[in-house]
Amino acid sequence: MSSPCSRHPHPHRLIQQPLTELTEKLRSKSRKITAPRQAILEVLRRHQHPITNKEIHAALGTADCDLATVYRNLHTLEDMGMVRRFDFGDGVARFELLEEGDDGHHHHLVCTGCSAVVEVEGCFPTELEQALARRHGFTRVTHKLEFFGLCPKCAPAAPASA
Amino acid sequence: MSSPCSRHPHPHRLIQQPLTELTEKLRSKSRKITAPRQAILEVLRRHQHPITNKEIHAALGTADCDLATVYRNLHTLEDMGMVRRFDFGDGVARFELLEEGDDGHHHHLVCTGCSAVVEVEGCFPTELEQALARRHGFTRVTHKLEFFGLCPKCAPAAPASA
DNA sequence: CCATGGATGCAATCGATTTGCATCCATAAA
DNA sequence: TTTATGGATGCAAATCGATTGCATCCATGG
Repeated sequence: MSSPCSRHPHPHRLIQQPLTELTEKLRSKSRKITAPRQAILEVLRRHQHPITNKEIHAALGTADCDLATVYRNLHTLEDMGMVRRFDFGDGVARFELLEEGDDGHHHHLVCTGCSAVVEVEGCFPTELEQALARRHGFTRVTHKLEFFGLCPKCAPAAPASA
Repeated sequence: MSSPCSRHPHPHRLIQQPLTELTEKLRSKSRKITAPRQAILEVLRRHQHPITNKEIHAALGTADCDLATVYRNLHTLEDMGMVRRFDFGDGVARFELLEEGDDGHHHHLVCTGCSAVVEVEGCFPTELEQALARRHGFTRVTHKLEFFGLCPKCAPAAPASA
């Protein structure tokens, strides 16, 4: 649940954007500022790692709303560029709130044991991506990259191939 | 449906393993050599890019079998290390038949327009993966990486940001 | 040829996500 | 402030990929 690493720079995930600033962004795109929407944004603001629709729904507490509303709002927020969708390969979408101006492109290191998540700094294959694009004549190339492994806590007692 | 690139080396995907060799592998692990299983292997052998369960099922032709059987067999083949599962992020699993001794770890460049697939040679982030593992104390680290973009055929008429 | 356990067909089920629809309400206009 | 209006929500049904229970079948070893 908590990140095994806490002393390396992960500027991404320190969302300190006040809620008002977020709702203002909604207003500017003529989206209504509803209770569910504010509550969802609050939940996203409090989480520094990607969370699922269900987790968001569960975290709403008092400001409960329908699960379908959570789904719909995350689509809206994604379309508005306020959150970014991540895919950890388990068939469940996860979202992170984006800082103003950040496109949110980054990667994660996920523990296959306890699901602990480490935000990974830097985007490695960018240059290679360019080369790849050029070689095959592709344009607008991006990539999805996530790392998986066992965190220290979940490391097996007798390390087989550590 | 066809790869936009055909003159660069993609040794991976030239499965010339005869069917008998494949079924032999089944036999060696005391799996029964059934008609559906052979037909599925034949389909996989004929495809050089990852295909979905549904696509495999559709390609069976005469040797038709239940879709559930396709799903079950791909799990079996995956467990046996004969196929590798890929995730293009669209919520549908895709599989590639593996060459003997190959763990199948590689990546793809997928056209978001027509779904054309290019097999990508080499595995870029391996070294960084090591560093990442070390830095965070993770063990047994792997990664999933896929590239997405627009192939030449699907390139927009007026390239906005080519 | 027989026995047996894996494999298959079929239908039901599941989990994530989407959608139709009636109602509601945030917001702009009067 | 009142109004009307279209977006937002709740609820339930529907989708979709994938899985599973169960009875039957058949590939394989003896």
